[in-house]
Amino acid sequence: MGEATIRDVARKAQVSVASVSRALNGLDHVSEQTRAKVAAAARDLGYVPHAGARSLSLARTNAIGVLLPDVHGEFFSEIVRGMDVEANRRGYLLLLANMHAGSAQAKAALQAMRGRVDALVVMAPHLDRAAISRALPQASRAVLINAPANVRSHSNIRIDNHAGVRAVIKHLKAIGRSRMVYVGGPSHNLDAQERAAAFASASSADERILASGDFSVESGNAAVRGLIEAGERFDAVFAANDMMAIGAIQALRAAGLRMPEDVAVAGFDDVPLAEHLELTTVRVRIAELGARALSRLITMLENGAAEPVSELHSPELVIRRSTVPNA
Amino acid sequence: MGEATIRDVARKAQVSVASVSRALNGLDHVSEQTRAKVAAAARDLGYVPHAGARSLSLARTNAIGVLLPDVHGEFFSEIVRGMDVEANRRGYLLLLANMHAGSAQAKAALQAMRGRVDALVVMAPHLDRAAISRALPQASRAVLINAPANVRSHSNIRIDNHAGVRAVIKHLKAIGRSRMVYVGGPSHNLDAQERAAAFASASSADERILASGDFSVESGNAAVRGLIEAGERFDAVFAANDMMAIGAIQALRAAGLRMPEDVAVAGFDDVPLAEHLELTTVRVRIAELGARALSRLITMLENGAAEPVSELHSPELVIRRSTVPNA
DNA sequence: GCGGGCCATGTAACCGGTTACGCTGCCGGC
DNA sequence: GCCGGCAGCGTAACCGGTTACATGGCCCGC
Repeated sequence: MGEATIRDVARKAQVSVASVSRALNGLDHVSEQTRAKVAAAARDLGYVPHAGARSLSLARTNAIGVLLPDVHGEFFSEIVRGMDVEANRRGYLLLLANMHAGSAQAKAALQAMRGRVDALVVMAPHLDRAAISRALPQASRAVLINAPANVRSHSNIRIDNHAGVRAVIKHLKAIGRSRMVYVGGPSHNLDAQERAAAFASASSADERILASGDFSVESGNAAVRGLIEAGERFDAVFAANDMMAIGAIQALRAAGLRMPEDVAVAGFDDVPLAEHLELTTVRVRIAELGARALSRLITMLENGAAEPVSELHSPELVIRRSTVPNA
Repeated sequence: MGEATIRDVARKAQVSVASVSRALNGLDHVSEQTRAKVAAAARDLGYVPHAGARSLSLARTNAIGVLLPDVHGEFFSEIVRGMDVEANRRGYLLLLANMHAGSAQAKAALQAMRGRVDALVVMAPHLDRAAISRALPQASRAVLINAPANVRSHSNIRIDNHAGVRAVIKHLKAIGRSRMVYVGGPSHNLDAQERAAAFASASSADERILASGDFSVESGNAAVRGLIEAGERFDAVFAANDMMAIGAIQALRAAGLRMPEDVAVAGFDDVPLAEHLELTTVRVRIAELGARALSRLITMLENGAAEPVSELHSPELVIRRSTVPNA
């Protein structure tokens, strides 16, 4: 025995389905008496409108689809949290799908969303421009997050990695550091690529030492330990993310080097732990990025189409004791 | 101009909608010729089936609703990730909703899910038994996570906090510790309550010192610093979560105490950082908890109803150097 | 040669809502 | 007293799929 439908309510209240619909949705042209009868019948039957059917006839779902790659941990969680908050605030639900594998799965996920969502937020660092414009619906129904900068077909909200890196380098130079180690992230990661490129273009060959890791604490530790053991001299370490910076700090401490006096350390992301470790870093408000993407999308939906816009989120430099003693 | 519908495809392929449906769903009783015509027409029109309409007529959505409280960070993300992986594996989508405020919002979220999902995963530590059985659909369509143990109306998947705490205490005693500090979590948190109760029942008054924090690093640091300054003697610290354990370690280090020789430290949760800090802790596989909940739900859906089951997830003690020097 | 059965296909009802449109009855203005 | 307008309500079409049932053609066995 299934749940009650609007026709059951209509029968019980002795009115037509149209009146039930009007009454429950608070529309005009319904007498107070009818309204009351309907409300009573609905309550008695425990009637809950069938959102699926409603969407079908309204051609509107009040849901936003979110397509994410297989990101682990912090980033994934924060971005979803930000979207969730904003969705909740504006009365939308989030339909989540991950695409672990290649574009075949992405396509399947996209298809599964058809008719269940009003629009999409897609985070697809590994899809190229052609794939994106082929698979996605019109521009007004989708927003990309951290897609390659050259995508122009859809709105694209990105982190300004260049600005963040430049800010760190400027800060390190301002405090008199002249020989910086840069610990890069995994080369397949778009943010890692952008940060590395920014570092390369904002520093000169004689003031930098390049190392690389995979965004893990251990890889940061290993990279810096290796340089110390190799006898390299440097007065600053800039890791492409906070986790590697934490590893770097461990390595410095193990080698008996003082921070920041001997070596200043900076990271990128401002994970919650960075504050407790007093790590200078670049604050990327990931949740805000997600909230922003969703907000933009909903606004586009409600105000009708608009030109696709590429929006850069400028991160903020947070100076702490890992670079400035009395910060 | 909207997207193509099944009737458009039928018209273009010069067959009936029934044949299109059968062909695209790979059913029998369709000639190869028709199948090909339909496939061609669908491709030409860029036809994507309308999942919403499909669900309506099938009375099946292939989606699972997830209702979460306003949890921040790690826990939220891990549990969603675990569910997502499992959902993906079994061909389901996840519909996410948060209930920030009270039960009014929870009710609204539940209603919004009607007709869009086949079943629900509800994490509702603050809802009591009555509220749960009133608001939720039949038992076979919902699984709870970390609901109070006395809820019997629905399946309930919980972390076995008691077992985890007992394992830690047993371990600490086995390595000869006889005076333990317990740093409890915030009293409104269900896990904190259970862990505190377990600690109280598994230790005796003369071997424990109670302190409390709020699950943050800083609160763990403050609690232990306070005890040291007050001149308390102890040879072990057991924090109700890893974050506070990290704070405790900072405080011990600042006081010049050796770990584990002078004071052994243990936490709870096994956050990623615990491994790098070599912290003995209780591993709670949160993602696995989410995956398990989803898996159970889908199995119930597909095999028809079953008795509601309360499942306890036994966490695992992970011994590291914060308690055993050569671990 | 004829009837039964099966296969391919089409028609139309149905899922559970919304809503255009038509009808009735009442009111007020002339 | 008549008519236009509007409030209240109901009927039925529609959203875009699936599918029960009907139909017609063909093959086969007798």
